[in-house]
Amino acid sequence: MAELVFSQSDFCPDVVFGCGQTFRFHRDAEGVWSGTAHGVPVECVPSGDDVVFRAEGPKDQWLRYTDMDRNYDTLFEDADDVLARALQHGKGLRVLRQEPFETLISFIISANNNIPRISGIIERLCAVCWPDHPNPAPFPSPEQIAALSEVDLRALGAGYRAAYIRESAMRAADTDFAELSGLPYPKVREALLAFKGVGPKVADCIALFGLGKTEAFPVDVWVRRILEQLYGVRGTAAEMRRFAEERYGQHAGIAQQYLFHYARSHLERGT
DNA sequence: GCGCAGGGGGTCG
DNA sequence: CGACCCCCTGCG
Repeated sequence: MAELVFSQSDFCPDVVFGCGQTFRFHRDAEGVWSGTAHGVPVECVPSGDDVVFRAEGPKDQWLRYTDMDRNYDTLFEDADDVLARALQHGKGLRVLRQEPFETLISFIISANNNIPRISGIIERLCAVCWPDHPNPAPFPSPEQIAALSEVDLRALGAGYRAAYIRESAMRAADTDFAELSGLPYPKVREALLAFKGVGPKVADCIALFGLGKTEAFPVDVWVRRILEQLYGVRGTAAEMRRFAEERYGQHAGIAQQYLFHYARSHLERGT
């Protein structure tokens, strides 16, 4: 059993698990977070200023998963005022290095959807693929999901995404994600866009959260609000990505998570 | 209290 | 550009 102790100023579970990068973690009344990753249960227990992260498996794997093997202090040393505020507000945020296939399916489900419903669909998806498995069931393999029919998937509440999930699972069964993650970001993005149900925004989420491409900058409604309201940047998603690339560089995606988290707690809707 | 628009971390045709 | 599953919220 690996047991890692982090300072909450480096890894704050409420922020890490609550900021929407993953949909499989739940918080109990005491503030304990639990979920799964790499096929095993994960538990995160706050204790004072620290947090204890527990899961079966090698320590290195979990240092990588939590992104605690990256130094965040030196990522944005020349941050502008907006980002500096977001960094301060999101202290303890980390961009998890999640598994590619889980990220692919999860973010296909996330499109035009809301978080409670996304979590529910994923939870039921895991449950049907792992009958008799004690909770929390691991995320299914591509083959397990491809074995489900579109009707099965609709019954989970996936709606019109059922066909996308099925087709993408079949394609994923023939995809070497380890090899893919070795390619440069533009190639990765292009490859991801070939999956059904994966458009520009979802492709960038998968590249960032699942394939370690920290320069990927997902432009969603919240990031759009930030760029419009706080930077005065208007235009297409592509123009906003270009702005982010110039402004934040190769870790634009990590900046995006801080901005996203900041936006959701500070900005008004409807612009 | 119920019932019905409105909208949600977009994508496809 | 408009439709799209489904759930949840807000108002009347």
